[in-house]
Amino acid sequence: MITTKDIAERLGISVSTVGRALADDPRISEETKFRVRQAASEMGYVGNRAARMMRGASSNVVGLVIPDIRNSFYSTIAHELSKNMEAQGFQLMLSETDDDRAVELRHLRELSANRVAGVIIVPTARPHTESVKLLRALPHLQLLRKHPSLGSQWFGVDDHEALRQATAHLVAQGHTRLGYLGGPVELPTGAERLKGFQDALREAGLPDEAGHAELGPPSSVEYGREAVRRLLDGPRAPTALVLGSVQLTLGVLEELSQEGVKVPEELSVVGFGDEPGFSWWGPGLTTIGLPIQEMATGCALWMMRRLTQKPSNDGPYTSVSPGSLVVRGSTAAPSGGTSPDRSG
Amino acid sequence: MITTKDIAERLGISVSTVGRALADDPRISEETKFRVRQAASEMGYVGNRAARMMRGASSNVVGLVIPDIRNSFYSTIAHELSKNMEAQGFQLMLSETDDDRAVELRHLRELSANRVAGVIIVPTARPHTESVKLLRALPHLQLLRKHPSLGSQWFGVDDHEALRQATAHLVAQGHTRLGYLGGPVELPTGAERLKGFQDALREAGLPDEAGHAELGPPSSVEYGREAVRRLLDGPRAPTALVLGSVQLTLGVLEELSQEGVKVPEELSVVGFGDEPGFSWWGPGLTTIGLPIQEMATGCALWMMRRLTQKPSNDGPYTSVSPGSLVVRGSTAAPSGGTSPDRSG
DNA sequence: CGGCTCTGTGCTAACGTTAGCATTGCTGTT
DNA sequence: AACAGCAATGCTAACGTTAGCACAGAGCCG
Repeated sequence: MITTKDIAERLGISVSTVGRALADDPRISEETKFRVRQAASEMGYVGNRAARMMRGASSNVVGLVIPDIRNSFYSTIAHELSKNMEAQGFQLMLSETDDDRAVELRHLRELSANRVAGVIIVPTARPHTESVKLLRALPHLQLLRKHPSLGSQWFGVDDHEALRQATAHLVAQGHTRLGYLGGPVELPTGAERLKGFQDALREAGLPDEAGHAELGPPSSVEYGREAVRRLLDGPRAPTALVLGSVQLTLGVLEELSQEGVKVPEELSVVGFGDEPGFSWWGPGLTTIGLPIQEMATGCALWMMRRLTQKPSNDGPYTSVSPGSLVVRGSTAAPSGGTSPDRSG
Repeated sequence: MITTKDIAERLGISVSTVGRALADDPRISEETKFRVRQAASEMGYVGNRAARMMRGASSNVVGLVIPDIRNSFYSTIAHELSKNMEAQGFQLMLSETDDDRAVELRHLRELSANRVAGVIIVPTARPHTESVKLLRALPHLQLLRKHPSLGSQWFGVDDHEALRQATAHLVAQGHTRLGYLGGPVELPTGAERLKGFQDALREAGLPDEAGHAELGPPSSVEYGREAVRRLLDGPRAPTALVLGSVQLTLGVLEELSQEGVKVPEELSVVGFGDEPGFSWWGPGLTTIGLPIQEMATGCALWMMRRLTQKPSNDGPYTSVSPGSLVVRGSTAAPSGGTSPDRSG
C-alpha cells in the first residue's frame, strides 16, 4: 500500500508537507500541492483511515444491527439509512442477529472493536448484559423495539394502536371469534401488538374467549404456515385472523392459498405491513400499512445530526409513527355470524 | 476509551504484559493472565482494531457493493454472506450504488480508505477507471454481472440459458408474437438475457419481428409498469411476455392485476426470480427460479477461503449456476393463435 | 543593517498495539 | 561457585497520519 512517506520520498519532500498538501492546507504553495496531488493520483494513494483514527479522528461507519435483512421491513430501513448516510460520507456496517442474543453480542463486540461512530439497533428480546454495556458506550438509536436498559433514543411505530385499529375493523364487521398470530410477549413489539388486539376486543365488550392468540418466532415464514393450520383445524376456529408480523403474514398467505381457504367468506384476514404481492393476494389483502420509509429517514437524519454536530444532544428522543389500515377485499362480515349492527 | 495502558497502570505492570495476557501468550503466568482479564472485563476494555491494523493485522471487514438492498435478489445474497462471514469473525460493509457509477466510485474509495479485506461487487454497467483501479488492488469477487477489466473471479447464473429456456417454453406452446422486458444491453446480464430470448426465437425458426424487446432500468418497479402498458397498447401487442428482472416482474404483475388483463388467456407471462407472492399471483406465475442462496453461499465460502488461507489462490474462478423454469398457470397456448403443433 | 513579519517547509511526538530484544531472578548443572 | 537455561516481564520501535513547534529564507521597516 502506498503511504504519504512513499509520495514524500518520490518528490524529495517531507511527509508533513505531503499530508498538508493532501489536506489542502493554506500554508502549502500551490505548486507543491499540485505536484503532490499528481503523484498521489499516479501512485494510487488512498489515505489510511485506521491511522487517521489513531490520531483522534472519528470513524465514518455506523453499525446497523437487525434480525434479518431478507425481511423487507429491515431492507427498507437499511436502504434508507445507506442512502442518507452515503450523502454525508458515512458507511454502513450490516449485522444480522437472527434474534439470537449471542450473535448480537458477537456483532456488537466487533462493531466496538472497529470503533464505529454509532449503532442503530433492533435489539433482541433480552440482550446480554455486555451488549447493553457496549451499546451504552456508543451513540445508539433503537429501532422498532425498545429495551428499557438502553438509551432513550427510539424510533418506532405505534404497535398497540395499529393492532387495535385492525382488530376493531374486524369487530365492527361482526366477528366474535378472532385469532391473532404474532411474536412473543418477550419482544416489546410482540407485547404491544398483542395488547392492541386484546384491548380492541375488550373495548368492544367481547369476552376474553373471543380472541385466541398464537405466539411464536415473528421472523419465521414457516411458523406462520404451521400456526394458521393449527388455528383453523382447532376446535373453535376463528372467523377472522389478525397478523402481527410481515414474515408470519407471508406464511399465512401461502398456506391459505395452497389450502384453498375462501377469503373473506370462510375467514377474514388482516395482514401486517404492505409488501408487493399483498395487493394481488386473493381478493386483495386488508393490511396494516406502516410508514417504514419515513421512519428510516428520520432515523438516519437523527443519527447524522448526532454524529456531525458538536453539542451531543443526547436528550431523550422518541418518535412514534402511526400505522394506517389499508382496506382491501380480505375482510367482510362472518358468513353465518352476527350482523355488523350488534345493538342488542 | 480504555486502552491496554490504562489496564497496565491499574495493575502496575507494563503494556506488553497486558497485551500478551490478552493474547493468551504462553509466556505469561496464569495468575497475571487472570488479573489482566479481570481488570479488562471490569473496565470494559475493547481492543482497538485500528491500532492492530497499523501493526500489519488485516481487516475483518468485507465490502458488499450492490445496486439496491431492497431487491430481494440482493438481500438474499447479503443475508447469506453475512451469516457465513459472521461464523468466521468477519463483518459486512454494505454499499448501495443505485447503479450509479459515481456513487459506486465514492463507495469504493471509502472501502479502500477503511482498508477492507475484500470486496464482493455487482458492478455497474461501466465502472469508472478509478473504480477498476481500486478494485484490482483488493481481493474482489464479481457477482452476477461480469466486467471484463476486473478480476476473473465471478459467481453468476446462466442468464442466456435461463431466458432461452423460458422463451422456448412459450414458443413450444405456439406463441409467435413475444415481448421481452429487461435491463439494458450495457449490463452484461441484460445483454445475455436478451440474447437468450432472441436465440430461442431464432432456434424455433421464427422471424426477427416475432420478438419485441423493451429495455430499461432493471431495478425500477415503476418502469416495469409503464413498459408493459406500452407493450400491450402498441400496434402488435404480444401474446406472451418474458421478463428479465425481478423488479420489472413486480411492476408488471401489479400493472396486469390492476388493469385486469386475463392471464394466460389474453397474455402468457414468464417472470424472473421466484419471490413470495409469485405463486399466488393470478393463476400462479410461471417463472425462472434462480439458485440465489446457493450462489451466495458459494460466494461467501470462496471469499472466506481467499482471505483466511495463506496461498492466494487467485486463479480464474467462475461458477455458473443454472436457472430452472417453475411452471405454474400463467402460460398457455395463445387463444386465437397457432396450435402447439406447427408442423407446417 | 539588525530585527521584524511572513511564507513555506521540516522535525518530532503521539495515537494503541504488538514483536523483537533485553532484563531480572530463579533453578539446576558442572 | 560459576554459569547455562528458563520463566516472567519490561523496554523500544514501528505501523501511517497529523498537529504543534521549529526553522530557513525572503522582504520590509526603522
